[in-house]
Amino acid sequence: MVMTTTDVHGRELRYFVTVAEELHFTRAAERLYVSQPALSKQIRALERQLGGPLFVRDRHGVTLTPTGTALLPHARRMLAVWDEGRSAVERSLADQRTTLTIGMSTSPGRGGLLPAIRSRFTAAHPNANIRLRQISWEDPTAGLADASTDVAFVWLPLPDEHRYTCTVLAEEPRLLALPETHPLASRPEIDFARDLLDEPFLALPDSAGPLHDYWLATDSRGGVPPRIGAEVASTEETYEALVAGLGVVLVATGNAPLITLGGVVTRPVLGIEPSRYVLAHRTDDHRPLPHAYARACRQVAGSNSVTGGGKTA
Amino acid sequence: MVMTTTDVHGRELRYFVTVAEELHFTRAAERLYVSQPALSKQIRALERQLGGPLFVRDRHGVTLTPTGTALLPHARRMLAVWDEGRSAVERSLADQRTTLTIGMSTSPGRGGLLPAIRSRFTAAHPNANIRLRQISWEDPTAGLADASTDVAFVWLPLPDEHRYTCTVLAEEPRLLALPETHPLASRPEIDFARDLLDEPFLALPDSAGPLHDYWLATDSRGGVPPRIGAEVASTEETYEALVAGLGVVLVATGNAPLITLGGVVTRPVLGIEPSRYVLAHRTDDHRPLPHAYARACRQVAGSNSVTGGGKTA
DNA sequence: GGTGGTCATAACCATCAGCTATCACAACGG
DNA sequence: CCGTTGTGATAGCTGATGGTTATGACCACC
Repeated sequence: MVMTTTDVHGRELRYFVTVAEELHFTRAAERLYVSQPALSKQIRALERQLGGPLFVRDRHGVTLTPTGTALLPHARRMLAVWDEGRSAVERSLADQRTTLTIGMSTSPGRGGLLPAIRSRFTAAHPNANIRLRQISWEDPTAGLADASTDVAFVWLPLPDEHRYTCTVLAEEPRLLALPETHPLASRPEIDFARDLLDEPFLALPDSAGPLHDYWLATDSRGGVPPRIGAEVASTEETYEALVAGLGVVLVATGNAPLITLGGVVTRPVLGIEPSRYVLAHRTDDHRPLPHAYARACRQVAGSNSVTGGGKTA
Repeated sequence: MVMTTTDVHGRELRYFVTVAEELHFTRAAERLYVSQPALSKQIRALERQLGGPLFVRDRHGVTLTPTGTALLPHARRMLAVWDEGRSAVERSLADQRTTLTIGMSTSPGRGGLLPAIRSRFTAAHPNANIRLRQISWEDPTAGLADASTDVAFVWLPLPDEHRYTCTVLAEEPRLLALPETHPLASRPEIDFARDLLDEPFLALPDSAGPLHDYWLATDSRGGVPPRIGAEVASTEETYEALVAGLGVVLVATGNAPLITLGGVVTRPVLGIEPSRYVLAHRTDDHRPLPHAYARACRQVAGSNSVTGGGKTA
């Protein structure tokens, strides 16, 4: 069986429409900047593919057959749709050249961190636009993985970490957030291995990859599997789960203010690693805007006495 | 300067949409019945052409970039439009296989000629549909030239006569049609060269080709150019021009009843050739329906004692 | 630390779109 | 009546390209 291809090349339609407009192969060919034989061959190929003639070639000129007349508006529309598609892509690419999309897993906060970076960034790129996007914790890369963001404020560790270049903004101890009514709330500080192994925790979704285990401090549990009280994917969900008593959760020191609104308190925890908050961008992304933003970040981090250090991974 | 082609092949869009649906090159490739490298190459080519990536390839899968997301609906729509176009063509071709479109310059009339042909034709092709189309005299081939009709009742001579195969239905003397108030209306018969050389005539449009001169009987004028009283392109226009006194006109005997309605009379004319009314179809048209209709015509013409003869050119 | 799965790359082959040169044919003009 | 002009079609060639198989790099999972 002969597999007849049902596709069409845009070029064929363009040729067809031009011949239909000129009703003259030679003139159409020069309008199309191709030789007349090339045009003839293309039209014949299209006719062969469709199974019937589109034009009647006559001494006095060329005329459309009914079939050709039937096809013409569709061909025009198809070319128009393709033009729309191309300009949509063009707009999208232009947008990506001029605007920087910043993803964030949690609000950076930390007293003017974002404005400080922004002012340095806009000094280097005064015409660049900035777009901020809050990304669900389902995606630990905060949009970097699917290119929906250009740079992102995220927590280490990241999945596929070599794909991303990170600038550490803060290395902070992790605190325990818990309802103020919780028995442990009376302690001034808490020992992880002694007090928390049986405690139900709020956990990130599985899709968060290594972060899932990281915020459960699985490394510090000595093989004892954690109890999961609920799954949370945003700051708001975390707060609600805390006050509902579904579990306790580790938070970075810098994020504590976001969660200790009412009925929730935080306590220092002994025996777990501090957290590292970073600005990341894709390693294979060489566009100027993300790099400039990362550079601004390094400058701010280096001059920021509150954060642990300005080291760039 | 590099001339970057702005066209796209439908195949590329189909591939793109499939990958976007599967978010998996290998699965998409087998759905498309191509090898995975072929698919990868095509997508890369499309990305290169558009100037930016459409997908992010990741260990965990494939995701659309914002650009890809922007393109996707347009790609889908384009494929849909092409499907519409193809089915429009398909409908047109199917229509042409099952229905016979008959063009006519003037109503065939002549006492049941059309029904007689039709009954023989439908006997041979009971499922065929017949469509009658009145064609302006601008086109002396009554739609054969641009394939808008399959067979046509027309007058000889035709332009590009070798392109058409004709069956003579009637060879009739030409009469003069004129207003009953015209001085010549009192004559029982009229001599063309003696009485009509200075008379204004109704003429066919120039586009009618050889018919233009034929119905002015230019051959019988001995080089004297005809006077044109008006240009007419249909029976109705002719009648109106006659009663308006714009000129006189030659008509075939069989068409006289169409024109002698009120205030118009016909008279025999000496010294001009008779007219030949034929059923024509394109010589290069080998489809069964037109041939069957021509065959039916030959049978009717052969048994018709009124017409001159059933000869096939 | 294989093993299986992903997509990318390489090397090769067939097809095809483009070119130039030419043909077939009709119309026109001397 | 015969060359000239102008039409679209054809032939033969070349470079580009879409397809194949085989293989590579990389990661996840036993």
